[in-house]
Amino acid sequence: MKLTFEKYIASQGLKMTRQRGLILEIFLKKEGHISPEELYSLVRKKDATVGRATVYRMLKLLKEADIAREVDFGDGFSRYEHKYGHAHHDHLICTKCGKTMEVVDEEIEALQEKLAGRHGFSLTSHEMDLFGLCPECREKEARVKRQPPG
Amino acid sequence: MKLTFEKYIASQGLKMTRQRGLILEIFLKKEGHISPEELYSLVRKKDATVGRATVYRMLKLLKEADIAREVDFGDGFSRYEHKYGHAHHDHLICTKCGKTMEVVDEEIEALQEKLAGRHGFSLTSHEMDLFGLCPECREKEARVKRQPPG
DNA sequence: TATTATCTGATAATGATTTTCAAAATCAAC
DNA sequence: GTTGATTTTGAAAATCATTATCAGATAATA
Ligand SMILES: [Mn+2]
Ligand SMILES: [Mn+2]
Ligand SMILES: [Zn+2]
Ligand SMILES: [Zn+2]
Repeated sequence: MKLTFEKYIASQGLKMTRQRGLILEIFLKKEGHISPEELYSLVRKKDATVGRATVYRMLKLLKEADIAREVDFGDGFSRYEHKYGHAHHDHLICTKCGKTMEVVDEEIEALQEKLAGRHGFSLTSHEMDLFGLCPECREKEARVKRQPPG
Repeated sequence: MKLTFEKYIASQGLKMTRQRGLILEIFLKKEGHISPEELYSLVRKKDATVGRATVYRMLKLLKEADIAREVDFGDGFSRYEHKYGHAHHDHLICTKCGKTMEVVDEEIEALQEKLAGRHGFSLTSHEMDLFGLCPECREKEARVKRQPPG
């Protein structure tokens, strides 16, 4: 992954820097979704001189290098995830506690292609977000119904 | 639809105003997706005294009244569509020209429920956006390949 | 018509992201 | 290793969609 990035950087006539190395390293360590601000704060713990703009710039580069994917749950915040060990997937999102699960359903994926084909579209990507209550929040909700809070 | 809104307004102890009536009327006339700015500019054509904030406030009310749905294609702009004659649907989006198509696949809808169920989630909503090239843009692309631009 | 809560538009504020810019760092060529 | 062209950086300012503020206007109700 580090190599992938260095290859990309070189191919674009860009330069490798201490900051880029650090941000990449921390980004790859983080499993799941991370916001620019969260990444910035993790980076600052290791090197408090790194600027916020550099983190944003790096995230853009990581997307271009196909190392990162931007995910958008429509809540006005952007988040990123790295692709190392994370093939394409969709998301189950709990609207109560915010927990997310990564899921894939091959049958759905195939039907998406067929659906697009019926309308003459050739697909390049998709985003599918399923919103609802996670098992824990469902349980909590059921408990409340049984014994309403006084 | 007008009645639905008036009923909602009343139920909340709110008031009907000239501005709200005008914005609603124009919003309902617009088929497809519309941005707050676009709606604002259409409204201003009829009444240049209406403020931008009122349009934003109205869009929020329309969502609450279940008359409007907010759609988000992850490009940083929010858009709205009214539900009159537009039951739930997903979107095919052309990444070249921006055209969108509304589509539904009942098989996919059913599989989404099953997928969620397997993970203990109960679904309340979902958003599925399929990105790719529309028929026209595919055709254009094919033409270019046949005869590269000099 | 009088009362009172809600609305409105102008304006300022917000907050995430981007841009600007001068100083610093990289890297290929000496 | 030094040089020098080019890119990068961090701080600060700018951007831009959206939201909050607030004093005056307006709607609903009696
Ligand atoms: Mn994910
Ligand atoms: Mn639509
Ligand atoms: Zn939950
Ligand atoms: Zn197209």
